[in-house]
Amino acid sequence: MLDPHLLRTNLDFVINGLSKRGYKLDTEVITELEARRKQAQITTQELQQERNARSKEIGKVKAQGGDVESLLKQVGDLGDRLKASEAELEQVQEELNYILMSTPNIPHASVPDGAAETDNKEIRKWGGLPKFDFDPKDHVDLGEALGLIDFETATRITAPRFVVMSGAIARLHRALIQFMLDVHTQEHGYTEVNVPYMVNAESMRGTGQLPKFEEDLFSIPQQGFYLIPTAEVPVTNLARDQIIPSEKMPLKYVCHTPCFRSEAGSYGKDTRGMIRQHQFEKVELVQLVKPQDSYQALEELTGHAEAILQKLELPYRVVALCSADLGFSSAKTYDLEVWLPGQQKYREISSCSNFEDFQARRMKARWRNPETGKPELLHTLNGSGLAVGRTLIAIMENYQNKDGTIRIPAALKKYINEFDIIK
RNA sequence: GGAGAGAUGGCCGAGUGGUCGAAGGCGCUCCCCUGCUAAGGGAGUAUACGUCAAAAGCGUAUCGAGGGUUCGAAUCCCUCUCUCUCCGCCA
Repeated sequence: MLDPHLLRTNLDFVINGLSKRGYKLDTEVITELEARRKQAQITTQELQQERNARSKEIGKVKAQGGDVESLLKQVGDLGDRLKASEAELEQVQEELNYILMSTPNIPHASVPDGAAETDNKEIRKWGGLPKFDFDPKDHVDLGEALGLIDFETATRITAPRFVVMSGAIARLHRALIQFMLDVHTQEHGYTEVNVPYMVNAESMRGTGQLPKFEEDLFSIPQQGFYLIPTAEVPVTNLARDQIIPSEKMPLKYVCHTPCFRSEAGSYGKDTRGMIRQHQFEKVELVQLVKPQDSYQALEELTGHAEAILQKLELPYRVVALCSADLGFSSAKTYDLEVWLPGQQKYREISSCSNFEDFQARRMKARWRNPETGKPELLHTLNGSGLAVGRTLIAIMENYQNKDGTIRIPAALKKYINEFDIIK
């Protein structure tokens, strides 16, 4: 959520920032609502003040044994007027709040301007592309030939966009999770957490999935729960309504969870293979930091995700998302894209973002600033470290042999040691 | 699932309709006193919002949450959430 104060005092800045995303703020409606809010709030508070004063007076007179009849008469219709005024205020605030909760974050000054995905800016490249003396297959052909990846069965059990993995592939998938968690906890200083995979609506509002993106979520209406689309939701919400002592900052969490996405609006996109699934697994990095540290933290967090690709010796590039491609809550995002020989393309495998105080304001996540002694909004960041399924297919495609077998990256030997090769 | 008890400020804890944002204690901060790492005295010590260019000030709200009764609610009524104890059930 944007700072309501900023809207009141520096509307032009907000309009400008949002226009970089191609988002047009309805200033007329906001200005009108804001005027109504101000009037309603002043009126309400004045009426409340009067009520309080009169009631006190009645109390005093009664305590002295006086007659309060005439005083009671004077109060008259105060109650009704107050109720009406309170109702108006509540309604205006609800409308304003909905607009505010549905307005995206303002891009950071360092975000490249752009109108579409194609304006994203490549920051750096790592690793040489693998050379094959044969036509490299994609992970679907490889996995089905091995008999270890089965989309048809998953469709029979559930629906398209699900998968059944078995044997060595299922094991490689699990090994990747262990490997990533170990690297982030042992080398990058993250604390491993295990969290609920279903959350309530309040948590979804906190990180920004609600109220605007309900159609992207799987929900359990009976209990009012939602399946998490990413561990970002439960892990960031660990700080919801909390005041973190300054000496505990920064908080760095790593968390493995399944992720559930309805993929509404992506019909026909990536229908082949495991690229885009309704259910996939991810190891997520989340940081809660002091505001002054958040851009430094974004670089570090991105580096932590990159470290996994480097250890696995998978070629990738880092891309700064342009203003138009930025996610709703993000102020700045780096995507990590891994090379997939089966597609001859770089594909997203991690997305690392700084949300500044956008999420923190929604969820009242604060820290106590020792300089002021006051609770202040903290900054939240997260990034995939990494998407497990996409890492799996990157290994399959980059480490494939001519005969359809797959080598295991050296970094994984410790986790999957009886396999040097998948056949 | 059944029965009961409870939820007050950083912590403990008083307060059952009136001048209560809330006694008292602890903790913390500052000052004074004290020649010795003790004791004593004093002051201060929540959050959000509004008004204001801003600060001060003033105002409003907040005693688990929401609703109600009332001129007036921490206090009465209703609903919900959570915690604890006992019983049942189950992993």
